[in-house]
Amino acid sequence: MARGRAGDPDHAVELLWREGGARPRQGLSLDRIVRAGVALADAEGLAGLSMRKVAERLGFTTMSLYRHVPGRDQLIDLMCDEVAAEAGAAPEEGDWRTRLEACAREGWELRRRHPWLAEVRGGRHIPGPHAIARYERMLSAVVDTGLTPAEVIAVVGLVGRFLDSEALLLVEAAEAERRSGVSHEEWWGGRDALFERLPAYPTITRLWEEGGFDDPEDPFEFGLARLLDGISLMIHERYESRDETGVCTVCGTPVDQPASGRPRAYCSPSCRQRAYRRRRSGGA
Amino acid sequence: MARGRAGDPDHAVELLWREGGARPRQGLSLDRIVRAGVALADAEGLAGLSMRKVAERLGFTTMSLYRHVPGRDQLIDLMCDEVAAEAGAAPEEGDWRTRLEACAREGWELRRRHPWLAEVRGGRHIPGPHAIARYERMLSAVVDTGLTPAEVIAVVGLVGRFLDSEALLLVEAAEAERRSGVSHEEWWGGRDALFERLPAYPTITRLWEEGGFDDPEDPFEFGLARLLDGISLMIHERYESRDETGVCTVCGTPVDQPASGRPRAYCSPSCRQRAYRRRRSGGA
DNA sequence: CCTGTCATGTTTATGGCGTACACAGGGTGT
DNA sequence: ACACCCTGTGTACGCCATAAACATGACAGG
Repeated sequence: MARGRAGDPDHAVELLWREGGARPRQGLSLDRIVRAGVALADAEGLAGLSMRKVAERLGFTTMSLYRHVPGRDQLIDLMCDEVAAEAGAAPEEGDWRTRLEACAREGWELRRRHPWLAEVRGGRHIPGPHAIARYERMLSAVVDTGLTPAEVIAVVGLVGRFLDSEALLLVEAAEAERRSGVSHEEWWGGRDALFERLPAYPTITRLWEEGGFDDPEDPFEFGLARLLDGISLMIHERYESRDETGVCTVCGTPVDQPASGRPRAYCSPSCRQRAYRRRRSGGA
Repeated sequence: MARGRAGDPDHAVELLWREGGARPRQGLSLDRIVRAGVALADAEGLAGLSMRKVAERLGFTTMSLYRHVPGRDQLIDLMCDEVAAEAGAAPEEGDWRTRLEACAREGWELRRRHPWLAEVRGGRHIPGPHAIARYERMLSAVVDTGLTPAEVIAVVGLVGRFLDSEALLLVEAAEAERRSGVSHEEWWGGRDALFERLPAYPTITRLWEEGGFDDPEDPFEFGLARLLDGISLMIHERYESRDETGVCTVCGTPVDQPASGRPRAYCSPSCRQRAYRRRRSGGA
């Protein structure tokens, strides 16, 4: 059935987008294999996912799997879509930021439940119907913001990769703990040989002494806020450059435009002054 | 020399931070191995980096390497620091955004030259002196912006992971091309079986028809701009919130604000002077 | 000069991995 | 009754990291 198709991506598409016409045979089946794979990867990480162990878990020989799945990579694709189905539907209403943030949190929750998701690498993973549905939801959140189509796609890609990036951070720490039995903090705390060299670096030392490493920001929450802020700024800039009746960049209220003369960018002199100071103090 | 030390992180620290006292023997040496490793990974990616191939490239047996390097992981650590040395020194002056952006572009350039850098995973890689120097430079770029120490660290971490994330995107595409001989576009273009299913998704279809997928935004430039904007906003919010009843950045005591005029940033002339000197002395 | 020590490189072996290939048995269509 | 195919099995190959024992040559001390 799947034999000899290892290098055939179109067959992989068929499997991913297969109709639900599953045969409830009692032997092996694609779904049983995929589920076993998910369970294994949940427990041991993606590196611990081997065809041998999946087969063992099901009580079959290794090679029997290849009757149903072309190979390990395709199994991973199938697993990804399997768990993508778990994601609850994010709300379809509200402003773009609420919706995009909801999608991000949904994706974060998914990666918390299945940490191996973030470990999946390789640029040629074919998306299944559930993954595409998630993508569609994210795109639809920002599609009506006045951004160009390419920008919409870039925004969603950026947020998606941010999720993977931050999730990977946690997975790697957890995986190292699992393998070594030593906790993250404990292990780094024991690296005195390294810390001895650090006083030569003034900023690191200063931040260390000020306790910056003691209670760090939550990387996900922190990054998500910065990212959404950055996107928000772009959307507002688009909005401003687009038409006369804009919104004050400083306070967000609409700006009344004069009948003639240079268009106003700020709603009031105090906002103008504030924006000036902002520019002045070195930044955007 | 390195034998039996595979599980000893402190020994890895010694290797990374070794003094330059290299013996110019004619046989194997740590530096030759590291350089061969870099060359191999440059050519074949991190997955193509095997102890066998490194040894072969040098004309020795596989196990001979273990006399100098504890194991593959530590070799990778050493390689990372080796190439981190290539990074040119970013400017130590200018506003935070210019400096942080320069660091980011420097890191991007590094990953362009050595794509495998982005593939290095695992939370317990010990930084060498060059990597730490880069970290120090990034931290010093944003340390005097009024952010809390934890925020400064979070900002630098966020930008660093962004770099890896975007670099990985390119590496994976390149790696897939190298292995299959089929270009990214060609391969995805051939996935008609997938595209047939997409018309069911309205937003994807709309963006497709509007050409959003035809000439995409540069993910690095796009993401970097959003990220810096987001960080910028936070920095300005900090500055503004300080207007009402702020806190002196230097000594931490509350600042009495004048009824009118430019808001004060420091509680006293002496603190202002101290901050000035601090800025002056190169970010530290 | 002999000899013990140490740094260095080699050989062999273990256990893991993905998967190609030839084969076996049982159910189904003709 | 027969052929065929679907499914599962057994064996085997080539790759990987690395542990352990062994060989060699330089060099220091007696």
